[in-house]
Amino acid sequence: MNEGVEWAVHSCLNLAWLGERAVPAARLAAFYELPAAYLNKQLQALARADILTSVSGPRGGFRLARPPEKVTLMDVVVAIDGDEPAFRCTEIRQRGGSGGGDADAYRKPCAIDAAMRKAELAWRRELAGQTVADVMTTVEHTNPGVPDKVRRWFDDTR
Amino acid sequence: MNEGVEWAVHSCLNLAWLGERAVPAARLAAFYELPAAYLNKQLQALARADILTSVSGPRGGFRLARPPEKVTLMDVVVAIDGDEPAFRCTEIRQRGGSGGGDADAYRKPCAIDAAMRKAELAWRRELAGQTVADVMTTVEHTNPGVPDKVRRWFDDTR
DNA sequence: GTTTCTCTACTCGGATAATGCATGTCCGAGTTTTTGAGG
DNA sequence: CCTCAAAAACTCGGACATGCATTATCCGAGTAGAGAAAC
Repeated sequence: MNEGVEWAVHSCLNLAWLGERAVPAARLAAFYELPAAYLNKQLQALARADILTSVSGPRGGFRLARPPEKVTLMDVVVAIDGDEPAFRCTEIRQRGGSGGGDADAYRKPCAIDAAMRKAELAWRRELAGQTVADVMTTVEHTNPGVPDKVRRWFDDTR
Repeated sequence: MNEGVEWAVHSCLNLAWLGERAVPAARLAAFYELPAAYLNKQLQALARADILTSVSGPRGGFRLARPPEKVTLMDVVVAIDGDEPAFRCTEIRQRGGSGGGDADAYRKPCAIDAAMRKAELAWRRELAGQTVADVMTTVEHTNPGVPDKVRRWFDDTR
């Protein structure tokens, strides 16, 4: 999976803690010492997926497009990694020695593809059940000082 | 995900239908018109994982190391793609502005990593619950002629 | 006819190139703020 | 002091290089089997 997914989710959490104001990509990148231009690329993808809204010019940046309860981890993963399944069936059963005879026997879906899709659906369901707000709650429970720490850092280096 | 996974599972099904005898990689590749040397590489990985046993020399090839009820799709995927998780947490929360203060605050696992791991565990559980024998049964139900067709093709082009 | 030895042909196995995608970087379009002059 | 305009600085946005993993390939080590010769 794309490494940018990790950066994107972390950035979403930070943006949620910072509230309404827009934060530039360079600032978000500096917080984790990440390559700024590349993180910008990922945030652009989140904006295209309507997870963030982007504001140009001075005092611009990115902000959450909707409350964190409405942003699932599935949304973020799809925005960064794309919605294509990890296992892509290329229908090799139709090629070579087995492919000649029954043309309509392949109307039924490939059983291997079905099994893989079933597993991937379970993965997607699990990701769709976890929102950014849920992750925020977990962090606030295990590390209560983090939200204030984030706010203070982004205020001090304004 | 690695495309070789698809080839590997199909080959496992065919080997199961063909019974005990060893089948060369070149023959299995010809059945789907796949690059022979590359499929050989994948089958080697399956052999290293004790899913197949390899036999050298004339009348050699690959055969299933154990009955198909004992081979899960998870085994095959791990053998080809490796057992590393799709989402790899690089602990960026410890870098940059947030990393300075509490060294032991990071004893607790990263919440994002936990959420991703939970989804991936569901995926793995689903794959581990499906065996090669299950997929065979599905195919025999939707396409009853396939097993005989496979056996005939591999016998004719001996 | 049986046994044994040699030779051949076939298969896996790992080492070796080529390609595609993820990673990383850069500069231009657009917009807001600022700032300065003029009224 | 207020208004207005122009310029400047800052931000996103997409186009442009680079590195590495997947894809693909090849040749050598080893082995089973066929075949011929000797008994």
